[in-house]
Amino acid sequence: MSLDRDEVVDAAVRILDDYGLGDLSMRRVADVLGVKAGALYWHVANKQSLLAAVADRVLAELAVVDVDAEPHQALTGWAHDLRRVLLAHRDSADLVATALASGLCQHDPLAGVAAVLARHEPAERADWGARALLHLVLGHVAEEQNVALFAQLGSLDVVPGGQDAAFTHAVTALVSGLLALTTLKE
Amino acid sequence: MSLDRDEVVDAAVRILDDYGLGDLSMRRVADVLGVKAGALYWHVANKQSLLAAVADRVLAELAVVDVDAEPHQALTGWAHDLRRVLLAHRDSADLVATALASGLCQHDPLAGVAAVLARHEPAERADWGARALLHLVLGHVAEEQNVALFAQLGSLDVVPGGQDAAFTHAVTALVSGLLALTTLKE
DNA sequence: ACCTGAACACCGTTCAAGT
DNA sequence: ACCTGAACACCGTTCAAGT
Repeated sequence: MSLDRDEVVDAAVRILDDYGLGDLSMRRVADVLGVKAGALYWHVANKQSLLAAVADRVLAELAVVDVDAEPHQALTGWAHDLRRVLLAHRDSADLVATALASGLCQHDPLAGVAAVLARHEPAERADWGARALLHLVLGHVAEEQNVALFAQLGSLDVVPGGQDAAFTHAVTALVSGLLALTTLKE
Repeated sequence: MSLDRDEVVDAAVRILDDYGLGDLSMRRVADVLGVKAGALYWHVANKQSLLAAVADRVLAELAVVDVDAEPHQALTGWAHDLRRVLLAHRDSADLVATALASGLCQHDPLAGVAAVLARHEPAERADWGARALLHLVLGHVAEEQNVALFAQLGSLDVVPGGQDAAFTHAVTALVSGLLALTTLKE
């Protein structure tokens, strides 16, 4: 039985979860699969697209957004859900951020929230708002995960965790501001 | 005349600006300085702390925040200034984000904005708000720079640039939301 | 079709030895 | 004090050759 693209991505996700992005090398993925590194390139174009596939796996865990829900609840709910999914996979915020920018991801995590905002303002502004929320969440979780990383490496003497209140405050502020600007415009 | 720590950082900044973070290796820095890679470790503990020093150079270009200015103007002004500084150095958003999390930076870019907010709410909430704004800016500029990176690598057919309106909208929304929440509390 | 072996051009870091 | 030479243990990627 030969290898499969999904198995390659599976192995990559496992390494990410267990050892972090720094240990996610092509050679390590190959080792886990009992194969030589060169073999991976039959199933995957390069490391960059493998990482995009990993990011897609993470984003696939997102709950679907109810477009007809109350906007404030829909937006804050999505932000919290995104943070939950990211915190479930080590170093995933940096990974997802670069993967999304690479244009190699299948998933578009913005679609749902942009649709919610688009019910109250022009599509372009809705997109801006959705991306702002995405950036805030990615930036926030990236800091959480990087602090955890450096704390584990011993180069930092800060106790990670306990960012729930800070995150909630940040998201509440941005969502309130976004919705306030829409009602002004419509 | 022997090497100097500042010269090492200078060379690193130059490589970052001209070739990007992917080409910023210890060996490359050494080459630019006409020295062998091992020599750098006399002036710098490791690559991580060199990157932190580079991040400090970038952050040093920030204008000082007028704590007594009108809050909305002070916060949005700082956000735009931070974006200006980041866009002046290739790939700097990712660099600064991880360097700040590493705890090896001298600079604390939050101090000014946190002080502004602290005039209207408790210190902890002011810190949350300042960090939210920092994360939004870092996330936004990171996307801009990563898209530019992948576009240059040919793996993306999107034209970079033209994000001023999106950024302004995002910052305005967050700052409005943050200040609205403070007045509710005080 | 799918994988190995082996190479190419790189990394960060250490450290004896030189001056 | 400051640097070289040389090594160690890695990288991503390619590609002839095997099956």
